[in-house]
This record gives sequence, C-alpha cells and structure tokens, in this order.
Amino acid sequence: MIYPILLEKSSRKDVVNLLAEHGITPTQQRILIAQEMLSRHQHLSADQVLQRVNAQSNTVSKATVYNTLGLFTEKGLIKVVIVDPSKVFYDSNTADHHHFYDVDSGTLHDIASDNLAIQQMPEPPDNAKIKHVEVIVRVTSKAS
Amino acid sequence: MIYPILLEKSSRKDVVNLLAEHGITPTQQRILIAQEMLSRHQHLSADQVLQRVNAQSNTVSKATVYNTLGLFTEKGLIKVVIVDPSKVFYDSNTADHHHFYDVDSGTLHDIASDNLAIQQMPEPPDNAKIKHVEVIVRVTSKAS
DNA sequence: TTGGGTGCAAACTATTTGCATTCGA
DNA sequence: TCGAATGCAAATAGTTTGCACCCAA
Repeated sequence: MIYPILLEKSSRKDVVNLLAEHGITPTQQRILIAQEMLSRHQHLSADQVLQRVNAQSNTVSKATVYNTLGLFTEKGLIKVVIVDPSKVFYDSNTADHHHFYDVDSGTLHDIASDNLAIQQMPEPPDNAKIKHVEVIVRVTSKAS
Repeated sequence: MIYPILLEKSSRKDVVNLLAEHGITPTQQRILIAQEMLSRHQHLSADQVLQRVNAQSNTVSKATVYNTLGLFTEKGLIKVVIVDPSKVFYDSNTADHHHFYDVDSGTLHDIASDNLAIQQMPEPPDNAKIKHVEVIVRVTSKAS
C-alpha cells in the first residue's frame, strides 16, 4: 500500500477508483466524504466531516458519516486517533506517525515517526503481540 | 509529592489524612472511593469503581463517583488514561509511566518510564509547551 | 432486479448538570 | 449553624442501530 493516501485535485473518477481499490462500493455519499476527508492531511471529528460535507447541500446524514468513517478506517483509508474522551478524531495520514495534541485548542499535529525513536521497548504481558505504538505529546498553547 | 500514592491496608484515619493533605474534604463517599481506587495500582473505569464501591451496600451514587474521580484527578491523586473511545480509565499510579493496552481484553498494563526512552523529540508547534508525553502500545492477546 | 447503502429517528451509553436535601466541621 | 457535598433525575453529546426506502451493479 502506498502512503499517504491523498486525493488532491482528484477527479471524481480517481475517487471512485481509490474506493474500489480498497473494496469499498463508491456511492454518492462515500465519494463526498472521501473527497472531504482525503483531500489533505488533517484530523477531523465525525461532526466536522458532517458539517463540511453538508456545507453546500445537505446530502449526507449523520449516521452515514459515522458508518462511512468506520468503514474507511476498517479498510485502511484513514486512522482513528484517541486523545480526547469527548470525541474521536479521524486522521487522513495513514503513515506510521505520532501526534502533538494541543489540549487548549483541541488540535492535533503530526510527528513523523522518523523524528521519534523509542528505546528499550519492554515485552508485552501474557504473550500479547504489539499491534501499534502510539506516542501522544500533550502540549499547552496558553499564554498563562 | 511521593509516588506512588497507595493505601494498602490503611486505616480509615490514614485515608482521611491523605485526602486532607491533598485539600479534599474527606466525606463518607470520598473515603469509600479512595479506599477502592487507591488500594493498589490499577486501571478502573468510573463504572467499575461504582460497582465495587457499592458491592456491599449502595451508598454512593453514580454522579458522586464521577465527580469524585474528577476531583481526585484534579488534586493529583489519580490520573486519567485515554485509550478507548467508549470510556475513560482512572489510574492509581500517578508516577510518570506508559501503557500497554490490550485491545481484546480492554485491560491496561503499566510500563515504567525508565523502561522506555524517547529520542529526538521534535519541537512542538506554535511555541506550545509540552505538558506530558504518553506512549500507548496497543497489543492483541487473541490466539488468532 | 436486488442486495447493499442510506436516511431518519430512536436507542444507547458515558458523562455532566441543576437543584433540593443532607452532612461535616 | 451553614456552606459544601450528595443523590437523583434529567440533560447532554457522541455514537450506534433498526428498518423502510433507494440506488448501483
């Protein structure tokens, strides 16, 4: 798979192909959501996606946004970022990377994984297998 | 501050003192919650705390559990761990450390921070200041 | 045509809040 | 006593689900 999956200035046909390549039936709503979500590296909540997609015309329901983002995640088009107990962020950067999380503004910023090395990772308990290592650096932007 | 804050086999008077030292008025419910939460290093959801505290007699309400865990967090007695979008975990280990998160069982395991070193931490964006660096290692225990 | 996809609303769940009552100092 | 703490229920918000309808293949 090629990282990152981005769709800048893509034609509708490109989007259709991308979805199809990932085993996703390209429907009207999914295309709209893909165009919004995958047009650049960004971190959006489901609600933000809903509002952006429906900014022009209300053509996508809230349930479909949730279902579609879940599907995109499952198919590897986007990733979930869990840093805030109140909502999930969806990340269009599927490359292995980490995050700064500004707790004051609620915004995320990528940290390329080459910029960060972890030493001495201990063995997981109970013969468990490591799926993913995630580093979250919480920062504050308050003047204070 | 001394780490970790633990209360193994503590008398009620010890708990009262601990809460008082942290600027918390020691009420009946807070004492029960502190005894349950701080008796050992553990990761509990609010609901788990509620059930344990009320296992014998129903003397603490759900709202009070949430309010009290929030208060304990604010006062530095416990920490919040955000790894699951569906609920928050409260961690009685207030020392700087990281976590394994078993996505299959939903359980957390501590990683002492001496066991893990991060190299080349980049500068945070927009002159933000680092508050906390958190490493979450998601693991799977499934036989598969 | 026809099974998967969508919209809608209702259901759900974790968490928060308002307010009258109770309790600790 | 008296303000702080609690309980309860209702409110809130994010997310999921059930089902009738619709559309892509």
